[in-house]
Amino acid sequence: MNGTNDHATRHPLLRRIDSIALFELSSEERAALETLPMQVARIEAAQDIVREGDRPSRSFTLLSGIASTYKTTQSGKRQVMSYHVPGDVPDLQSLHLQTLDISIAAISPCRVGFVQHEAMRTLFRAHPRLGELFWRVTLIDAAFVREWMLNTGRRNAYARMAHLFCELVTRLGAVGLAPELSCDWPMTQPELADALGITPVHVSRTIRDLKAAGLVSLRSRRLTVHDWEGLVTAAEFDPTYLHVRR
Amino acid sequence: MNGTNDHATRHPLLRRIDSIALFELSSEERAALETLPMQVARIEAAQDIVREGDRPSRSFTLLSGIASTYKTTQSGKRQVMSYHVPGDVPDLQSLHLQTLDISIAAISPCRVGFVQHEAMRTLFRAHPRLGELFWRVTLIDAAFVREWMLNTGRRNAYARMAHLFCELVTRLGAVGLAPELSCDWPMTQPELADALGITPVHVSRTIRDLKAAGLVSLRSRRLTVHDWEGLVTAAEFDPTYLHVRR
DNA sequence: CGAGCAATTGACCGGCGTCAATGGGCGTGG
DNA sequence: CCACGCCCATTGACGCCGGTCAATTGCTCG
Repeated sequence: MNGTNDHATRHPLLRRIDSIALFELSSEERAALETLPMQVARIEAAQDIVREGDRPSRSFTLLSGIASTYKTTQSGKRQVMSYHVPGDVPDLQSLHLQTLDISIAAISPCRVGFVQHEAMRTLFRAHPRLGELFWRVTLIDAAFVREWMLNTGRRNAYARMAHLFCELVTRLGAVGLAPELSCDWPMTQPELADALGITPVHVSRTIRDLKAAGLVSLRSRRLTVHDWEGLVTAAEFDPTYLHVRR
Repeated sequence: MNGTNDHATRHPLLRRIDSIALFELSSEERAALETLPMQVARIEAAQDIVREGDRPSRSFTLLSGIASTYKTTQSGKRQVMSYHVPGDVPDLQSLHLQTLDISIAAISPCRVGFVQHEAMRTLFRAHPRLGELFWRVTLIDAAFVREWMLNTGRRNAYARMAHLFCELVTRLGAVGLAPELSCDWPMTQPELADALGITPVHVSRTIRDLKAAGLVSLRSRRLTVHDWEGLVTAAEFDPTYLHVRR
């Protein structure tokens, strides 16, 4: 859609928007987006960026690093709903839901760009198509969660793990962060356990099995897929729900 | 907000909108909503209303009955994502996502009201606050799924079942369909199994246990809660995520 | 009244949880 | 630069929640 694929130099908010837009943005729309005031911050690994119960007056886009959305039960059990890659706007929902029902944590050290809700509302009133586009972003994020739920409800640990690998390699690939089917993998096994709805012990066993099957390798925080077709088959992975244009 | 509580006589689309709006709708906005052209249809029990892969040019609101959103794996396993009560707009997402990633089925016989996407887009351009309100609806629906995912990922069958009872009694109560903590319950046990991520056999065992604990009774398609506090405790139920005003 | 599915219950099984012990990587501080 | 501590990772033994299989009963509806 935009001639080059220079994810690094493009404006952060355009990374994802460009990849999901169904029409060509006008130069006015593009300019309006690019001049949104954005406050950049760094978040250390394992720190919460926002917390359940917060009432934010701004949302953020992830500039670099990997983050996770999670909820906890009253008894302290934790479930990761989805992971976020650069370009995502993980708490965009707070634009229209005052109280956050989820927490978002930095998995690796992250850079984030905060944008005031008021600025976004003003932008969307002036450019309705942009508002619809960001609405679309929240709908796609919701589709990720639904697919993830099908995963945890109806597939075993082996297929779930394979599916998570497929999804993240695809999404990181879409923003240029998984060349050669290989990417940084900052999640620890206890964190993966919270995403998959199993225990850390069983995560270890499952990864052992995926390695033994020759599908992936995972060492020193780096994931490499050796057999993409095999992984896709094990996961029953169908990327349609990601709404990524090829 | 609107003096009376007459769910039956109010315009269908206002049922839910009124219950989640954070501001008083102007009479112009109300009138514009009420004159949206709506095509009413009846759907038999166990029929799909829309299917995964469809590219609808309209969305629908549920006028009466109970429906479910579900997805299936390639190997045919089925996972229910959420149930819908009268007033909901279950496939509103199709307004901005062309291809449906989910199917929606009528559990009991349903009446539904179809509204063309073009009519909604026109309405939202003329009344931006209404557009934001419907955006809010999709965000709340997404929050239901997230809570449901915490459920399937991190609670056992007993707590999951209790949580589903709590959620639906609360949501049906909000539209006047669960007086005295009692409501129609058209879902069969095989259907509940697909919602809870367990087998029909285990649904039967779990309901037996909930009855034995004196929390509910469930006979001839009717649910009655006998011990609300006990059910809430068993489920760790916190209705905040429902965004229903008290 | 019969067909077909829902519901129930028992017997048995297996995937994943729990508990525990060991080794490894990394940051901090002496 | 090494020692220590802490958490991640791995593996084995064993237990339990929920799955599987099968038989029986009960509804509901043509």
